[in-house]
Amino acid sequence: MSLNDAINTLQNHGYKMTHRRKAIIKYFSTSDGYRTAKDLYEHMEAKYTGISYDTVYRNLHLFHDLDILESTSLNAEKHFRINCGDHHHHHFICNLCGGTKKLNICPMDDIGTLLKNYTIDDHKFEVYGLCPSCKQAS
Amino acid sequence: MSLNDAINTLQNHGYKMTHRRKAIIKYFSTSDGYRTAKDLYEHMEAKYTGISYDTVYRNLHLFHDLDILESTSLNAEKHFRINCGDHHHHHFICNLCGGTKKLNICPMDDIGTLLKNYTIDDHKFEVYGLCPSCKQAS
DNA sequence: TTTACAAATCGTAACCATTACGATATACTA
DNA sequence: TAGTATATCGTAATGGTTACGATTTGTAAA
Repeated sequence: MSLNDAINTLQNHGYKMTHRRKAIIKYFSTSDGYRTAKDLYEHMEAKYTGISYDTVYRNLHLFHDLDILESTSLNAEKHFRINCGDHHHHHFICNLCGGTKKLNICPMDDIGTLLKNYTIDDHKFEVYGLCPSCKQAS
Repeated sequence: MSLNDAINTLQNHGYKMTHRRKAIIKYFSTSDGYRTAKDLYEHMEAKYTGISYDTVYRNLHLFHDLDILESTSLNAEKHFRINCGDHHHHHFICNLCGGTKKLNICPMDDIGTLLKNYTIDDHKFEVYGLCPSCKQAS
């Protein structure tokens, strides 16, 4: 999802476009990887001294609800990335830099009747390790 | 993993077998599902009034390190279950009761050369929803 | 442009899961 | 049964997250 798509989504839902919101979306839309609330806070703090955690978390939740961001839970901490938008896929996630790589396979294609009497709400497939550049650096 | 397997594992590694440890292992080995530290604490508190969080968390970590328990991170909270032990597989996890069902498919079988220059450390495939009994109850 | 007001942010405190540590109790070994 | 290393308790601290009254800001109407 691009910066403009995200801005449109916000405005179409009647939310105000603030400087902080634009900066948050910019932060995620220009980086292909998962970031924590703390990562975002520190990035924002540089430009908006004294920014409140309330602002950071409220907007992370809002953007997640609007599908501008997607999230995953790693080591009991939430991580966020810009929503890829295009058709369903999963990710490799680098343990060091949070960078991602798209994986165009989905195990649900093969789930068949394994969960016949179950209600399926969601699923997660993630591969963890080191991306080529972190691998080389370490 | 059975209660006895877990006790042997502990003793083979030189750890003491305490009443609390036995009760913790029993709690997990007799329930097929994911439980939080709080779930365990409340279960233990009934029998061992005033049990310390230190005891709960220290043993959860120890058991995890010894592969007696496996863990997953859901909604930024760690959940634990007894290690299944038999050959590699994944789980359906019920959003209400934490119960699990084994899924004998693994997307890594199809990963091919998708991550050629990457180091792969770990992966996760989980399906979430309602198990048949929670589905009926709700 | 200015005004008016709903919405967003700040400053800060509280909450919850988790970790940590000195003092005490317990399991195991000899 | 005694000695010692280890486990537990009691409690405080930490880190991520949530919450809220007071203030500021974006937007739309005048």
